[in-house]
Amino acid sequence: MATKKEITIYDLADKLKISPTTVSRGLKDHPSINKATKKRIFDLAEEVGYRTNHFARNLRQQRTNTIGVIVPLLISNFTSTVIAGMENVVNKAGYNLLISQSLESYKKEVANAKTMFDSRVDGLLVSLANESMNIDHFDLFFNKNLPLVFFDRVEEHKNCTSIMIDNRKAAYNVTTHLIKQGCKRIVHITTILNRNVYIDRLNGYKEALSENDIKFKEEYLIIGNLSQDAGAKAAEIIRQMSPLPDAVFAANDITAVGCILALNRAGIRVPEDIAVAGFNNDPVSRVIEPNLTTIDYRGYEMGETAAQHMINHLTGLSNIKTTHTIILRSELITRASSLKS
Amino acid sequence: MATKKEITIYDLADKLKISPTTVSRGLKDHPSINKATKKRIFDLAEEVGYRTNHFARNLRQQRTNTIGVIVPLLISNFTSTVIAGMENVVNKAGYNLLISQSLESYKKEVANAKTMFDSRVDGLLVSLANESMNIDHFDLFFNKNLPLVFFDRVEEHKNCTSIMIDNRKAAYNVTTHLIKQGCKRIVHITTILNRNVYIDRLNGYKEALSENDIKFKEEYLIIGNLSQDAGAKAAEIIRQMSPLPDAVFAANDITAVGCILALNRAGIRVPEDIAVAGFNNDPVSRVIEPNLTTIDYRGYEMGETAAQHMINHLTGLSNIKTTHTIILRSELITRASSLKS
DNA sequence: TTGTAGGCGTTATCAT
DNA sequence: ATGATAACGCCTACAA
Repeated sequence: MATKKEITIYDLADKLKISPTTVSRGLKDHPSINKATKKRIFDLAEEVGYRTNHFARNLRQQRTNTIGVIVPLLISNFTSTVIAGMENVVNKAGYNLLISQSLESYKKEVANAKTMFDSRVDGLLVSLANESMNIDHFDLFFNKNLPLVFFDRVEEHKNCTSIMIDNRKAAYNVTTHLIKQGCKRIVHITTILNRNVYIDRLNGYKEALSENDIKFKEEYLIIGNLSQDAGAKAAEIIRQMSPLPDAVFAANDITAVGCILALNRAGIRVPEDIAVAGFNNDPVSRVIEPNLTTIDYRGYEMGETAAQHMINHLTGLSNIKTTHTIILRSELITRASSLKS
Repeated sequence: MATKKEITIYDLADKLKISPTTVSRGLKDHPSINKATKKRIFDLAEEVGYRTNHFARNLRQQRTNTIGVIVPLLISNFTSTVIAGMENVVNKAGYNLLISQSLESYKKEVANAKTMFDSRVDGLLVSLANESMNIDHFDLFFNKNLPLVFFDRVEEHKNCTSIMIDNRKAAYNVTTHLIKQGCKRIVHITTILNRNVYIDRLNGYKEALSENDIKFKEEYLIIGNLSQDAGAKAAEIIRQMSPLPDAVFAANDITAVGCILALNRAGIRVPEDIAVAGFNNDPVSRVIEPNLTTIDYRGYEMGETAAQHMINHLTGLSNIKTTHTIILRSELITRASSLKS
C-alpha cells in the first residue's frame, strides 16, 4: 500500500472554498474568525484526518516546542523520577522532551549540548556531569539568549535559574542526627568534589561536627564513585580503622547499601556497631535490613518545577532570568539503620 | 543582546560566489562536487558557525530522524536500562529519541500514539501497557506503512517485528529449579493476565508443574499489580494458607522483595520455610537478604536490539517486515533465596 | 471577517 | 561539476 498524500491546509481550504489563511487561523482558534467557519474547518479537519506539519510551522516560527534534557545517568531511580515529573508538565503544555545522558563525562556533555543546540531545542534542562570542570559548552545557549535551567547538579551563572535542595542543610541534619545518637567518629563517603551537591553535603557534615566540637578528620573522608561497589570498598577501609568508626554518612543510598552489606558480611552489626545513613530516599532504602536513614529528595517535584519554569518562560508567563535559585524542600527520614537506642 | 541571525547555505553561497545547490551538496559530501570546493565550503561553514536547519530539511524530505518510544513506566530499572541501550544506538546513527510513558493506561497509550504520529516520528518502539486490550491505535502507523517494533510487552501483528525473551521457558526454568529444591506447593504472584510476558510466565510455571506431576491449583495464583506492596499483600494471603506453601515465584523482583520482607516480618524464614524467586535481575535482588534467585533479563541489550532493527530498516539496510520475532537470551540466576540445601 | 503574497532553509529536478 | 528553479506546509504582514 502506497503512502497516502498528506492533507494540508490548502486541501481543507479548497474543499471549503475559503482561503488557506482562514483555515490556518480557524485551526488555532483565532478570535477574528466566524464561529460557523471555525466549526466547518474543525469538522472537515477531523473527517479527513488532517494533522499539522510541525516542520513547516517550526520553520516558519523558528521554534520547535521541544525542550532538551541532559542528565548524568539515565539508569538511576532519581533520574527517572525527575524525568517522569518533567514529562508530566511539558506534555500538558504541548511540548516534547529530548533526552540524553552524559554518563558523567565532560566530553559527552559537550557533545550533547552541541546536539541539543543543533536540534534547536527551545530550552535546556541540565544536571551537570561530575567530570565537567566548566560550563563553557553552554555558551551556545547563553549567547543566543536561549533559556537554560540547571537542576540538582547546578552551577552559578548570570541570568540562569537553578533548582536544587539545600544539600548543606540536609547533610547537616543527617550528621547532627547521628551525633545525637551518640556517634562521634563519623565517616563520610562521597565522590570527587566537583559538584555543588557533594561539596555542600560535605560542608553540612563538617558544620555539624564543628558545632558539636568534633574535629573533622581527613581520613574519615572516603572518595569513590558512589556505586554500590564503592560502598563495599569503603566498608573494607572502615573495617581496618582503629578505633572502629561508629557511624557512616554516605552521599547516596546505593553506596550506603553497599556499605551495610559489606559490613554485615564482615560481622559488623548495623546499627549496633556502626550507624549508617544515606541520601535520596531511593526505594532500595526500604529494602535493605536494617532500613536506611536517609534524606527524602523528591525528584518528581524537582522535575515538575524545572519543567514548569521552562514552560512559563517560553510561554511568556514569567522570565527565567529574574529568578536565580529555587530551593525545594527535603527532609530527614530516620529509620533503623541509625537508631542506637 | 539581540539574537544573531542564523547563517544559511545562501550566506555560505554568497561568500563563496557559488550556488546554494553546490553548498548543499558539498555539505553532505556529494560525490560530484570538487574536492577543493568541498573544502572551502566546510572551512567557511566551520568558521561562521553554520548549522543545518533540520526543519527545513525535514519539511523537504518528509522525515524527522526521530524515533518514538512508548513505555509503560519510566520509573523502573528495567525501563531506564532499555532506554539507555536505545539511546546508545540511535545517537550513533544520528537519530533522536522521543520518549513517553503510558502509565499502564490504555487511554494514555492511545493519546501517546497519536502524539507520536502527529510528531511524525520515523518509527515507533513500543512496550504495551498492561491495560491495553487491543492495538488498533497503532493502525495510524500500520496504515501509513511506518515501521513499528514491539519490545518486551509485545502483540502479534502482521509485518511487525517483536523483540522479546522466552518468558515461558524462563518461568519454566525458575519453577523447575524450585521443584528440584524439593518444593511442591509453589505460589505464583503475577498481575492481570493481559500481556504476553505474564501469560507466558504463567504457562511456563504450569508446564513445569505438570511435568513433575504437580497439579496446578487456582488458589496458588495471586494477582496484584506487581508493586512492592503487592508482594507484601500476597505474603499476607500466603501466610494464611494451610498447609503453608513452600515456594513463591513472583513475576518480577520488586514483588518478590516485598513478599520476602513481609514474610520475614511475620516470622516466616526464607528460604528455610518458603523459597522465593523473582524475575528481571533488578539490582535490588542483590540487596535483599537472602539474595534473590531471579532471571537475568538484559534490558540494555533489548534496547540496543530494538533500536538497531529500527535504524537498519530506516536506513534501508534491512526490512523490519521480513523478520517477525527475535528472542533474546535470558538466564536463571540461583541465589540464596531459593536454595534449600 | 477574510484573502493575497511572500518567505522560512533546504533539497530534488532539470538544466548547463 | 555546478546552477536555476520550484516545492515542502505553514504563518504573518498587509490589503480588502
